[in-house]
Amino acid sequence: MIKSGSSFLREITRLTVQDLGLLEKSKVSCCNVSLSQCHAVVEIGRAAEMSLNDLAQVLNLDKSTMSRVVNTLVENEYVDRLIDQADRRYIRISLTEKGKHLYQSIENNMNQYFEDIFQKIPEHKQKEVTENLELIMNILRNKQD
Amino acid sequence: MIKSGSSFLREITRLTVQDLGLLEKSKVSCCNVSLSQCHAVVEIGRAAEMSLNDLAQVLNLDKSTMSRVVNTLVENEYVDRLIDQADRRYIRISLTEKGKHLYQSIENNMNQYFEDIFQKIPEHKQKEVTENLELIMNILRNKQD
DNA sequence: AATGATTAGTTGCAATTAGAAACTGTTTTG
DNA sequence: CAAAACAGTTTCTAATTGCAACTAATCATT
Repeated sequence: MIKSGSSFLREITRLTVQDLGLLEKSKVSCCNVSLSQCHAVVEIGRAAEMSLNDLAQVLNLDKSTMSRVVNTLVENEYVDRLIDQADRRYIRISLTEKGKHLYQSIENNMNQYFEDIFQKIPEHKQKEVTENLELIMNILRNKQD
Repeated sequence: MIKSGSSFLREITRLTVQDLGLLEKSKVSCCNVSLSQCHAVVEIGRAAEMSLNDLAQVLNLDKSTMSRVVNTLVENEYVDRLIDQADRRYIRISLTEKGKHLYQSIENNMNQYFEDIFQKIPEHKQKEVTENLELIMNILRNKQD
């Protein structure tokens, strides 16, 4: 296998996904939420407020599945579901206080994970690495248009 | 939010995971294999041969679930399952020719995805980015001891 | 303004997928 | 040689999922 930058990028993704899978599973088991629910909470938290379709799209789930996941989250008081008064076909999904706490706790775990990695980069290289990572991030963002 | 290198790394992982989820779903639908089966094929292909427990561990699945996934893959002739003659409690899971083809096709998709990203990095920066990515990859690998 | 098409979300249904626990067969240990 | 440990399978049951049919709201066209 050619050891190119792209293969390193792939391996980085592979390893992080695997690590985060474990991390998420521990979160899931300690908070009595399923993995889908956990992902949903993160996405809602990031967007502050979103519709069901938005959520289904980012999570790659069928809208019926999404509807039920949200339903469970409402029942467990992690999210609020309100009808959009401007267009009453839509629902506005947002986190409750309880949901925000869960979100913050997940965020803290995630940030800690990535911060730990970053801190292992020799200090004199951190600036350069940051610039390069930003470059890659922007390429990825531009892909999604 | 502080725009540090760690947050870029996190965002890169986020975006790639999302893209690859879509990529995998298309693969899954065209090859009549489930997502778990798809992941299993990739891991078996990477390791060439592994036990059920090994596989369950990398994929974060229960061994009973893993057993069934492997079973389906054997039925669909993607993998061979042989009893290890040195210790007959173990099974040796490996790809059939058909499985290798599927694996190669998944690999090609993945490599293409990452290669496309990498090619968008200005040529004069590619060497530097590669070095930095390798650094991060090694940090991640050392985490898993 | 009426009605037909579109859109957002929910629900019924069937199939898949999951884990826990009990079980089988093998190897290791004392 | 018995018992503990281990790898994998099977049984049972619960959760998760997607598709299709449905409801309700809005938009578009006349």
